[in-house]
Amino acid sequence: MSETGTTPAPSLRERRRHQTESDICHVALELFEQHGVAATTVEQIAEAAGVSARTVFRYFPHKEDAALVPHRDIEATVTSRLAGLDGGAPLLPQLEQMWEEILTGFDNGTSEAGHQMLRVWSLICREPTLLAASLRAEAQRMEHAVTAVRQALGADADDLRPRLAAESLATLGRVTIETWAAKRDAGQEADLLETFQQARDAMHRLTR
Amino acid sequence: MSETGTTPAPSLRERRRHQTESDICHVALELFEQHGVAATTVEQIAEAAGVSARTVFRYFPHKEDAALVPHRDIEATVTSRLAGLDGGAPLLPQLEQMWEEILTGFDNGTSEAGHQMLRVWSLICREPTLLAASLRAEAQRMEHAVTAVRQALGADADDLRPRLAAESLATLGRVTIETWAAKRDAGQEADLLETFQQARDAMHRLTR
DNA sequence: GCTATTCTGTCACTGACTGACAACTCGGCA
DNA sequence: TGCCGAGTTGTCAGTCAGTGACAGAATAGC
Repeated sequence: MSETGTTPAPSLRERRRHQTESDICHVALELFEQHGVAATTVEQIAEAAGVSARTVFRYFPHKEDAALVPHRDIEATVTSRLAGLDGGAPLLPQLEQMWEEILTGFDNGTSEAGHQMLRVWSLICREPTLLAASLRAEAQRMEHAVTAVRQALGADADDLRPRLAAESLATLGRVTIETWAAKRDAGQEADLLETFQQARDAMHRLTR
Repeated sequence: MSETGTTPAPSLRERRRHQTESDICHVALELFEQHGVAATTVEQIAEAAGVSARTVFRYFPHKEDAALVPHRDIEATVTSRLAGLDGGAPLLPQLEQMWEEILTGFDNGTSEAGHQMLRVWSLICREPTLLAASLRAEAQRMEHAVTAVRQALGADADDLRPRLAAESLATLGRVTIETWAAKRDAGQEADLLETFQQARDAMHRLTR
């Protein structure tokens, strides 16, 4: 995570901050699941998290964002991976490999991160406002991703490949997780990695 | 446009409704361009359009949607085209062809529809809230598109291809128009069809 | 003409989100 | 240890998007 490799001993402030954010995220997701996004007020989230409503908005620009922390955490992983892309090798396989590793970390919903992601996406499938919020957040992060891919490729600003690659892969990941979450939510069997491979192969088959 | 070929004589009510919607859309775009989306209130849009604020919300669920009518109009075209897909032939070329025809209709920003689209996208490039709104609207329409493609293909609900195809093509179109609008906005030369072909070829090159 | 339907404006209301300010807490330094 | 600058928080007042209810006006069909 850090550039030096050694974590530089988080200060008390940083720990408090992280704890508060985690608290808000946790209660927000809980309340959204119980009562729906629209029926949950920021006031309720704040009270449950033991902070003021103003503080919630200091951590998250929109109330929906409070439930989307797992998405933001993926972003950190993606960013670090993108920096290590090999500009000489084919791009797509590398990005697909990146996704496969990220999804492997979810352990089909068993790991902590995977379980969170499953909860959030089950919610997104039922709540259009959450889907909208996640797309908005994704669009913001996309700029960073495109820049990273462009640099790795040594491409100029006119080259459309970095953007198309980043957007396509984001779509692939989104469709994968969404499909997986929807099936699991409906009580069906679904393996995350398998779903990803199906999606990836379907994408390949389309372009031939 | 119509299924029968003869337009079924719009009633006075329909004409009024269409006129009101058009008025709101027009003044909203104008005001957004002049003062920005955030600085434009629904009250101002309503006053400029000669209606009440309540009426604006009756036509558009969110104020940003008032500027996105061109997007919704594309939807109508896309829907009718999707119904005519040939399930036996390769899917992607047909969808690419569809886009090419739609973009041809824009006449590189010269036609009325093309000019409107250019204005809206220039705005979207500058206004993150508008981008968010357009993505939200696109996500809603996506469901219809996926269903249409699935039926044309005769695929079942488990087949990921309809969704991936629809999403990929939407991305392709979005990147194309966005790139084109951004360049034109920056005073550079840019041909819409040429941009599309570049994007399409870049996409093909990625997947090899 | 009359009536049912649709459209609109007005009003009252909730709740997301923002800016300003004061109080408090933490980190570093003498 | 005490002090100071920076970061964090709560409170308060305010703007404005968006919604539901209701009454009145306009239109469609007869």
